[in-house]
Amino acid sequence: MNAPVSAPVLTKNQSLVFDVLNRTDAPMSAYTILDKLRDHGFRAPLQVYRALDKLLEFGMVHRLESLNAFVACAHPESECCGHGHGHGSVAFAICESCGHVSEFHDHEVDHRLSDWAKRKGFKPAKTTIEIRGLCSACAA
Amino acid sequence: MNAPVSAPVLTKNQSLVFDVLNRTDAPMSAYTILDKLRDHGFRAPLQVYRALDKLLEFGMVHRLESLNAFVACAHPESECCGHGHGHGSVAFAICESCGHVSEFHDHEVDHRLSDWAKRKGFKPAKTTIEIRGLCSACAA
DNA sequence: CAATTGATGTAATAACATTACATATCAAAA
DNA sequence: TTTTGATATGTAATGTTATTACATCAATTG
Repeated sequence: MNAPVSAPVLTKNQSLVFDVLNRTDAPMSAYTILDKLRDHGFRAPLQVYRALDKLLEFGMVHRLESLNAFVACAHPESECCGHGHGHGSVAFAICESCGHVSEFHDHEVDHRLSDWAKRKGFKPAKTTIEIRGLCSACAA
Repeated sequence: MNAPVSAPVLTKNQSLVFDVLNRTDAPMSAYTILDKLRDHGFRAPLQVYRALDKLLEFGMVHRLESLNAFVACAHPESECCGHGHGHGSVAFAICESCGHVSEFHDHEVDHRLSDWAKRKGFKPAKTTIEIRGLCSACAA
């Protein structure tokens, strides 16, 4: 194991964006975040996107590709798998009714996908796994 | 086995859009398709999006969420698994260098994901699995 | 023939994201 | 301490992706 990747120091804008995401359970678009931060001086999308880029890089935030939206990482500390470095990818279950997102990890899924990649000589950089549907509450 | 889902009859616009996608290996954005079809009378994005909606519904085309782009389905006939009905989901490996997309299926991955869903009472509607990275040719 | 349904055409607008350029902040090197 | 370099920030403009709204057309069917 290398450097334990202690929590990075966030800049003002990064903190503001992260706090907004961290205070809600549902994913948020960059423009929604922007609107939430107008009172704090945000005027342009780029301020949000720049902060998000860093937070993604730090592994503190995930992008949901099928939604063009962002969520705070749900396993903030601890947890087994190195996340944010391309291996140990994360899966999401997204409720299309209430918007709730569950983040989970399945080692076997990872294994099968990286196995396929190895056989094909494909070098994975980032893996997206998103299940859209209805959460148990909304399905009832 | 139920009705063998014979190839649906496509309208003029649907055929045009499908042909464009089917003639190339790399994914294409809706606007790129639009440009390719200007000569055939296409003038507005909606003409493309409407055709794509149907083709997606027919399972003849896939949307790559991480790219906001579309590809023709790579296992056009035959193949074991019913595709396009939510189960038997498909995975994609997308080369970020050459744009090539490989479509594949892993039964075990499906199983693990639907298993997780079952345990959580989550009702999956559509599953997205996309690996971005470098294909064997580009990695060399 | 209405009436319904599905496909189409067109314009306008909404939603998401980036480029380009100017300025500011701060820590390390000279 | 001043310079330098790297990172962060502010702002405007633009580019890209997707949808809404409304009108028309064609085929089917009651």
